[in-house]
Amino acid sequence: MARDTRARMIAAAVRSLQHDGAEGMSFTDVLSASGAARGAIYHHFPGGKSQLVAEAATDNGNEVRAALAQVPAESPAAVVRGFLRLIRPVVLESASGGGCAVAAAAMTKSGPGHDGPQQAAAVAIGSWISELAGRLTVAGLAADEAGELASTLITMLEGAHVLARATGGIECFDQTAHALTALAEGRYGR
Amino acid sequence: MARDTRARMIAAAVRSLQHDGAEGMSFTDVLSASGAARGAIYHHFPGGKSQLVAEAATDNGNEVRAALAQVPAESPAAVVRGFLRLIRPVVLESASGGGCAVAAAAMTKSGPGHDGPQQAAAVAIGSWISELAGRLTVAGLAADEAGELASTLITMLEGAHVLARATGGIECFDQTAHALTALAEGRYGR
DNA sequence: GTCTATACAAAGATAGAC
DNA sequence: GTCTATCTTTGTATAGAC
Repeated sequence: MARDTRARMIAAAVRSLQHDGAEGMSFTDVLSASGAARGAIYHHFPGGKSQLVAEAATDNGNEVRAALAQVPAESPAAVVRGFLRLIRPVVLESASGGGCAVAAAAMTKSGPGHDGPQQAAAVAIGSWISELAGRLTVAGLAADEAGELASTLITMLEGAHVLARATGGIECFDQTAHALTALAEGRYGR
Repeated sequence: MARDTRARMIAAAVRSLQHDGAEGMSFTDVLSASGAARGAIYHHFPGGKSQLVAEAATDNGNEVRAALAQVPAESPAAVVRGFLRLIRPVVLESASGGGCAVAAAAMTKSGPGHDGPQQAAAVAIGSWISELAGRLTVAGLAADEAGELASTLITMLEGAHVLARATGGIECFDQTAHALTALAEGRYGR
């Protein structure tokens, strides 16, 4: 049950991170959600909260990256459309209290010995951009164009989370999605 | 000194919100940064932390809106370029520990009697989009096109804050800015 | 209106039995 | 490896003198 407990704690931390943010997440929440005992935290995560947040961000980051690897790559515009279709339900959850665990880790208070969360977030986001850029090159784009478009899409994803959370709706996402689809189709064809 | 103290507390709250997020912000920080006394918090903000966060978000939101009202509107593409030039230094601050106070308010834990911060954030963001859409209509765009482009720009602004904070750099912003400039110029001319 | 002092709760972090 | 119990710090919130 060792790895199970650890995995459940990380999963609970991801949910707590999405809903409450890094500073809003408490061990009390994580423990009651995962069913673990209080002392288990420091057994599995000697680095304390920083380590738990960092590992949760890494874990969630890998999950998202794996999903991104699946978007169809027949054309650059198809990658954009596939990406938007993939993330729409995720952004929708942000409209009702959800959020992005990696973004929450990025917003952590930084301090000496506590830079794990930011670094984990940086790695995760970098991996998303790489993955998406890779799909775009498969679709035929040159490396610099692929990088630029991939950065744009991930930037828009994170912004959409914020706006959805703030406004309680997903209208802004749909408008932005429409604009970016037009951008890709206009530049590279359908 | 009454309004001065209040104003200094709000200003300190904005900075604290940017740097530490809503849950990471503490009265201790705000008080020491503003030079106010402990009891002054509940004298000026009977609603406690929720009220302070909400007012800080509103205040910062109005400031940003006023800045947006100044972007030149000779053409839609000029609005986009002016917007990007305006926000670049702000995003740059996010790369080294800064952030968006309104976004921080939007990420607050929501609960009964504590929905002030989210509402303030929603109003602020809505006002930014309106203001920007207004500039775009002045520049000649139809209402629906202006709204879509304005939403896209604000979405990318908030996303850029997140990526800058996470990666510690502003490369992603510059790439996204380039892509959006191309979008506007391609659709509506220079 | 502003200050000092303090109550009360919740957080993170440890110790040690099992 | 897992649990219970507890320490210490920090945070929000209040009371009351000036």
